[in-house]
Amino acid sequence: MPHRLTPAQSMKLWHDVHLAQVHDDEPDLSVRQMSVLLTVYLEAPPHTVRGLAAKLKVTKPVITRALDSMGKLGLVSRRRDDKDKRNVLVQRTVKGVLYLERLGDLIGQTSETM
Amino acid sequence: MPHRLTPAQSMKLWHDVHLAQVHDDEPDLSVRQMSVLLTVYLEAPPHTVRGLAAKLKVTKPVITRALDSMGKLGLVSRRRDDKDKRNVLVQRTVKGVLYLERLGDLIGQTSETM
DNA sequence: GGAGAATGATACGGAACCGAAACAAACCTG
DNA sequence: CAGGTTTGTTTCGGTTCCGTATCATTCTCC
Repeated sequence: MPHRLTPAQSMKLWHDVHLAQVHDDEPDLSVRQMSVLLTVYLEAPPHTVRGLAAKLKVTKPVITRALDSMGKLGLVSRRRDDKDKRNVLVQRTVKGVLYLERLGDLIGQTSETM
Repeated sequence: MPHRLTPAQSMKLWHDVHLAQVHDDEPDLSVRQMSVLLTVYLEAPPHTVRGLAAKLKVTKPVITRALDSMGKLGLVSRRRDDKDKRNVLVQRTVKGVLYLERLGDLIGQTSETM
């Protein structure tokens, strides 16, 4: 990064991108869902329910529910761990990759207009 | 802005700030609530329910509910328009200013770490 | 002043989410 | 192999949010 965003630039960026999210047709993700999704896609696997809950400092049902709803949207998928069948491994999907690519582009594009 | 954020930088910024939002104690705002809040604070008044609904392209009850919930949190307040008593003018609050100052600082600070 | 338009709030039924607790399945350990 | 631990899901009661439709108040304009 060349230099730190000013508070005014930061708020305008936040505003414009959130507004774009409201305007598009896809359902809005909650802050927690977005955190789960980005963690899964940006950090190194494997990702388990327990690990995500610890990372976000939330309870496990929060992660289960987030995976349910984002799974319905096709943004992530689940697979049992063959090594330890108690674990669930959260997997990336093509749709999830595309979703986040679009988001990254949108943020970058918005940052340019400031 | 010196130059456009890359998609990778954008997603990392989004991730880190969302994670910080999940971690702190204040209740998370929905995407729509955040959009209303930032619109009220960044754009020129007056702000009416109808105007905000048009801006966000959502129905009026969405705005009414967002103002209800953020009003409970003290982030905005409402006042009847004396000139046209059908209108409700959305007002900024000290708490709202502080909330967004903290958000702007957080985003700026996070942008520095990339 | 009365009819219709405009504005914001409310009612309604349905869906999603919350935290806490209980639960089922798989593992571990003595 | 039996008891306890770990992991993820489900259940529970309660809250919030959704979109549509309706309502109450205020204004406009003839």
